[in-house]
Amino acid sequence: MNPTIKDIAQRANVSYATVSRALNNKPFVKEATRRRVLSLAKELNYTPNALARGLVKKETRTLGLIIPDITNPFYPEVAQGIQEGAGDSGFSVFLCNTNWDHDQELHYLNLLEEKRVDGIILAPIENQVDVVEPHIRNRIPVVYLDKAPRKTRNSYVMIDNVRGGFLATRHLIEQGYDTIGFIGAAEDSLTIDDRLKGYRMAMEQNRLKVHDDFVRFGNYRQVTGYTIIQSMIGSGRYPRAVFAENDLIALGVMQGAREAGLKVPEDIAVIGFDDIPFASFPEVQLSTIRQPKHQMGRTAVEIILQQIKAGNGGPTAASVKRVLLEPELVVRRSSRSR
Amino acid sequence: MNPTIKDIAQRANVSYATVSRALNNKPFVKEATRRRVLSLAKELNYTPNALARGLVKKETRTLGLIIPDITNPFYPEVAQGIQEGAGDSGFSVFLCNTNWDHDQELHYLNLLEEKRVDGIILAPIENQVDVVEPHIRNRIPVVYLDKAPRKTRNSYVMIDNVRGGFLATRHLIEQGYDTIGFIGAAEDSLTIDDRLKGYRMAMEQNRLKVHDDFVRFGNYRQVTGYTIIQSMIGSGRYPRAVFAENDLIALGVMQGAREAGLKVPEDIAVIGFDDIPFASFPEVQLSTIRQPKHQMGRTAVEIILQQIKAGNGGPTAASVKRVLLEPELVVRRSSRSR
DNA sequence: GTGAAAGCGCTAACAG
DNA sequence: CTGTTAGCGCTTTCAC
Repeated sequence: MNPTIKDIAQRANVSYATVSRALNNKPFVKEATRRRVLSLAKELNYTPNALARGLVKKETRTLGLIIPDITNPFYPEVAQGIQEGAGDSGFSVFLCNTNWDHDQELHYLNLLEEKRVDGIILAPIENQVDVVEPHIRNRIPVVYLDKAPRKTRNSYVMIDNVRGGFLATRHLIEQGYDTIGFIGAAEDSLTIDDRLKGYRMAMEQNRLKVHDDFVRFGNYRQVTGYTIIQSMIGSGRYPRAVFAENDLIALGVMQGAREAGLKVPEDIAVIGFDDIPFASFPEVQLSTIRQPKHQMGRTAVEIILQQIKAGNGGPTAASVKRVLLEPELVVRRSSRSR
Repeated sequence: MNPTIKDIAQRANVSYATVSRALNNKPFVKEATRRRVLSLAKELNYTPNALARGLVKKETRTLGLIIPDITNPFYPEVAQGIQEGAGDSGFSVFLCNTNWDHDQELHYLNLLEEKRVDGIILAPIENQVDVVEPHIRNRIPVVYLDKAPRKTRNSYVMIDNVRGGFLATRHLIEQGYDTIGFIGAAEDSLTIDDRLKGYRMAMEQNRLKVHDDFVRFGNYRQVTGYTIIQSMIGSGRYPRAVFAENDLIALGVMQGAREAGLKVPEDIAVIGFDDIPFASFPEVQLSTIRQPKHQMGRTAVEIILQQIKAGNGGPTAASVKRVLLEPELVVRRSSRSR
């Protein structure tokens, strides 16, 4: 059995309240007593019980992080930023992976609540309509990451997706491409809506026509880009350039195009979104819109910690923070016309 | 404040023990009472307190997972397997990322102990000498993943690294290469020791000389392969083929070689280890030794759950399981001589 | 400085 | 079937 403060107290001939004080560096403990307790604790191999402590203090110094897909290279970098930021403030992080499954998302939301985490950082699966918020019972502060329900009352950090979509498309236009396609994940996605909006804005500004055939949707994985571009090419009509909603899809597009005998960027240009590590690999050289992933994570932590400190669980006018990070255009070979 | 079973009990006019029974689907509760309790619970938005429950039951149905680097594409896939396996048995997973920092590793080990997780799956940083085991106080079952201290008393799951190193090297030899280099991470690594052993075995069996200059070490990241190969090339003497200890390093080698004007595989062949998703990307086509990452994760969970069920915390002859998974040679363009 | 005692929210005997 | 009671290990008043 694990030793408890009572075991220490007994051996130290003090009450266990004193042991608690000594262990927690509280004032009003004689230095000698403190030392005795500390050495005894070490000797007995004492490890405090976070459950018991959490129960009485009503805080666990733990954050929950829910992400949809840990194998998408975008998230690990964000998660790293979060863990670092949390660690700096003595918080640890419960990482939950939903695998794009909405039930899983709900399940984890619930679980984190049961575990009484002090705050939740949620990178939600798509949801225009907010199915999540009713489940967050306003007891635990939540900050959305990467995307957020359209009119949420909670805090969020994400990239300016309209701007990102605009930058990507304008860049392709400036390179001289005039038929530009868009390939995204789920059609009802907030993120994609915005990126698409940016795309349309840029097209419109330059009086370019958006061909509905060239605006297509699938899921978040590489295979989406691969199949869609191949079907376009197979049909004989395909755009001269493609703006893919994320780098994984963009890589799929490159792969599909190349297998169909097209050259990138000579026959078809491609730009992605995220700037995952492999986009910069010399034989990939994928142009993209960079997201400050690490910073996104750290910002999310800052916000949530602030909200935790403010107490009062649910979002209040004072504590809610909405942060839009700036996207950055990164031009590589996949979209350079010369 | 969160409602508790007492709040429910009061409203339902039963004792709170009855509420507990009803909520936990224990027998001997009148169906009507149970229904009343359940509906009240929903109405009050009751969420059980896992801390309180854990405190009395002395189990948290939570696993801890410690990995060195979440941004290395190898780990997310393993982690996914673990989460799935755990989820199937109603366990959740605390994912901790040490960032190759030994102090972090110790810190998390401690933290997980404080949180009273039921078991720990540990993909340790390198350590010949076992600095970790003294910290695992034999109260919580541990299973090592990916690598394990040489003569640990605990369970582990990993790949047969000697075999993997052998397969990789033999393949290069069969392709006709005779000067073959090895680039690995930390020199005192168990994993690398074994892969290197396999490499030496294959070389020896074929009466090939191992040039010490061609056996070099760095860290686990891409940059290692990049710098080492460039320095070799710069010095004028470099091997005709390289066996890199992991895919990331191998990618660095490809990159470095290409930037130095060499063609892969025509001028220099490369094979990696792991089979991360990007190894199969058409413009990468990296040959490699595949690790069954998902299965590795699931196996680790199976073992740990078994050990948890067996109780008795520390490793016992009966519960300890050592599993060596089979590596698989995957030949792609980067190592094909014709 | 230190001890005694209450209580965090829940489970698990033990009675009835 | 249900209530009573005793903790789980810890923090936190309130006395002394």
